[in-house]
Amino acid sequence: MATKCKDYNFHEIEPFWQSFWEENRSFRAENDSSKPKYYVLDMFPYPSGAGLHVGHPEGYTATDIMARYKRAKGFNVLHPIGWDAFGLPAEQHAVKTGTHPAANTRNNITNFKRQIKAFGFSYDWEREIDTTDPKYFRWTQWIFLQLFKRGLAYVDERPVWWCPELRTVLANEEVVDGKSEVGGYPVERRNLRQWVLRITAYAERLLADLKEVDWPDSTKRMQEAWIGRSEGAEILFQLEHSSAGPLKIFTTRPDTLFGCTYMVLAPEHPLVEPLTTPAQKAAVDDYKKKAAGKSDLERTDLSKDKSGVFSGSYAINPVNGARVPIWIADYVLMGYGTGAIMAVPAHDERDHEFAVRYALPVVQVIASPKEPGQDGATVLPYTGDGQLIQSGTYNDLDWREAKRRITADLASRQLGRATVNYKLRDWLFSRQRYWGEPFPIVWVGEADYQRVAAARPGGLPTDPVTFTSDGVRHFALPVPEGALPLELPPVQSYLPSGSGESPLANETAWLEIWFNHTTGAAVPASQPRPAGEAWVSGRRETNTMPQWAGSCWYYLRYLDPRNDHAIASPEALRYWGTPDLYVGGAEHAVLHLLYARFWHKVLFDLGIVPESEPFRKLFHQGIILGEDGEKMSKSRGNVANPDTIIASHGTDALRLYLMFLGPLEAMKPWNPRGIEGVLRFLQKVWRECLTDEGASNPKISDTAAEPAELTKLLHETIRKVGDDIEALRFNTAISQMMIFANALQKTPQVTRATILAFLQLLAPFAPHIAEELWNRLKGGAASVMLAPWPQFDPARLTVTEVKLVFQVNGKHRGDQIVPLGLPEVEAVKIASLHPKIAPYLQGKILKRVVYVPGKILNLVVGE
RNA sequence: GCCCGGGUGGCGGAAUGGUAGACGCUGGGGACUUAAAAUCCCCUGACUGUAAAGUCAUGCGGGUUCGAGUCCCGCCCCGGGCACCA
Repeated sequence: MATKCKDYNFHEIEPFWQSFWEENRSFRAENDSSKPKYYVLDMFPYPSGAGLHVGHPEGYTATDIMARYKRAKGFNVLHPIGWDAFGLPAEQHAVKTGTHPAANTRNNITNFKRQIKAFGFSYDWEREIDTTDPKYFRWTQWIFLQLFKRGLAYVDERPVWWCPELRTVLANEEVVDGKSEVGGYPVERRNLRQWVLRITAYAERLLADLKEVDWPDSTKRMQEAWIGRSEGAEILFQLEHSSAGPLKIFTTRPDTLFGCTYMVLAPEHPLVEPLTTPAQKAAVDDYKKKAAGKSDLERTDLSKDKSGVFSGSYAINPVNGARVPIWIADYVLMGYGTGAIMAVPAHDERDHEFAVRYALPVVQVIASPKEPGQDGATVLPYTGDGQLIQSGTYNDLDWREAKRRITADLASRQLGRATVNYKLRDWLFSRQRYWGEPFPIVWVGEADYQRVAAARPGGLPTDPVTFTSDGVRHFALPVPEGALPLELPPVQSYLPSGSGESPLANETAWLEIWFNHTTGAAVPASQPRPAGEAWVSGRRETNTMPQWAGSCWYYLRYLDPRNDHAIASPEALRYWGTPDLYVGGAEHAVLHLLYARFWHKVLFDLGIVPESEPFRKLFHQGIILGEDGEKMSKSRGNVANPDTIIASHGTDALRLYLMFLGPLEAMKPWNPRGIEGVLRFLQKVWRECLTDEGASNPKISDTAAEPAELTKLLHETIRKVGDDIEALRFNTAISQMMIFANALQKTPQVTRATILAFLQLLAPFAPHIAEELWNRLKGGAASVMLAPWPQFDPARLTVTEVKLVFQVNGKHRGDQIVPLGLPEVEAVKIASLHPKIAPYLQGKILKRVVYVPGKILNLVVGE
């Protein structure tokens, strides 16, 4: 039941045990188990054509150690893997080669799977999932329909990022510095009809519930910043002449209302036109045109000067009746708040910069309690706290109090109210691409929609989702859940149309249909309308979903991956709950992790999942850099390939080294020579267990006279390795095992029990060699994984003697082994007689003694 | 600009406010060997010293403390995130 090799031949051992595990289905998670569950999850990979580099298995090794450790601790462990396989690269490849992206995806998955399997990770391969499998995306579409029915999905024509090169729109989050995150192509603004998910409806809960999760602080802070909650007030300013109605602005500083010296509208604000006076019209039109022509990169580039133009109109300050000029400037964004602000140049840096440029008045209304300039005046702009001045009846109030009072007073006059604003925008959810989940939506006319609505109460959103084009209003009708999945039709070309529609728009027979709204059946519109009430004329949605869709809920599908009736059975959802540990890169801090939380909360509200947060404990593995300390990339030629390393050093050595490099969360450079050290460690363990002939090392026996120090070290090692695994400190766990192996080597006799316990500790890290040695030393017994995790005996860890460090005036001057619990008087006596200490005390007065029993004795002396 | 994280030997890194540098790599010396590889032993932060030992040393400058890599204040550098959100 093991290999026959005499030396440590990982080429033989590793495949042997990998087949053994596969044949014995060793890593199968049981859905009906009486054991406690432990669910440990990796962020599933996008199977790219480039294959794995050593960065990928870093996190996977960490979770694998945890999974194997928890199994040994008696847990029923769910440790799954799958493929996030929709996405742009496969489609780009399809456009280039004309082959179906599914074919390319399949090849990439095969390659990834081969590479991942070579690591011997303890995945339950029977639960493998693939987001592009219709049996999987059926449920992605199903969840979308739940969002749709709840009014959380809608269609809107809005300015979106359009990437001409990729021929698609991108989400805000996919645009970095004016370029596409994928490929780095330039992007521009276009108005297009888009599906949008109402994530803002969950903004408050997404923010508040961050308090409940055990995540890295930096990630929580990033999500907080992304959601960007700010409290303030909406205030109505009457207009001097225009009947265009009051001007509504948002501010977080209602306390500075008396310092408002001008207003600003975003160039896209609907009141810009009515408020522009004839005299200013030419200048305003010119400015609007310029602003619209600017790329967002130019508009958001802080280094540029602020610009704007006067509208010619005035507003009235609701607190003092002051006449305030209304300007138009692109430093105010239409997408946030009301798209209009009151400008308080004395207390806002941006307003101040603008006021200086256009010579607008600056009125200070907050007195700074400190930091006056050289002439005693406050340096403006001043954005700190203080008391109100030049503010009528509000003078001398603390700004916080003034905020409340002014807001309340305006509210009582119907001129304002306290509000909360978020930076978070609704989630742009459609892509003009082929390789994604099709939307299960058919667009129909108003009359047909009304008929269906009457026939299917409850199956549609309260407010119909519509859009209008060429004066015709189109209504979104969902494909019945029973008709899912809606699969991708074969297409002639994978190239997007370039007009803002996906390649699906060219597939007339699929697109223009007679649609049976009760069964979901469809026949091409070119054919006669089938008989029956349920058939309506429709056009399918041509957009597809973004790659994020499939990864928003995959952790739930693993619980019950072959279920044809639900995303997972209620029993599985209840038993497994959510992952106990989720490990993945920090680059997903806002996107995937925010989207998935949103979907999860919707599913929670629907009563489908029992917990309100998907990932209670999250950990980011760091990045492994190339030898040169730079990010690994093909172009730099500094990519370390796992296949090569496994061939030369074996998987166990690679796994061990990946964990030994440094703290899991740290960014660390790959040093190809460092792996020699861990390989030597494994070879040493091998030699301590077996002779050159492959027989049990004669120093091992059941009745060996094992030194007490080694037994003690074993128990220390059991404790440290266990503690370190729990805390994901794998590097120090490995150090401790090395210390043990070094001691073992110096020990002439050792008990079989000690060796076996050590092999168990090693097993989660280097499972193949551990299995091999365990089997040989136990005489062909079952897998090491079936043995319960060793326990340390606290009694073995107690000591009777300790090394006491002597210090004189805080400096280390010597040490001595002393009995535990030595009284202070005795300690001082021993120290003063100590040959290294005595000279320092010569002729000095002992002024103070600091004694930490068992640790340190510090003698403070003076003249 | 704002918000995080980090700066420890030649290198990766270890250190509940209590012996800084565990463990590993690299380098040097030795043992074994006909020889080499492998293995084992010793040394490997800097400076002074024959040695014993001592001084300095955790990015820089201060501080708290009997005692600071660790806590506090002010800087410098590196990495990440956000970036006109009123």
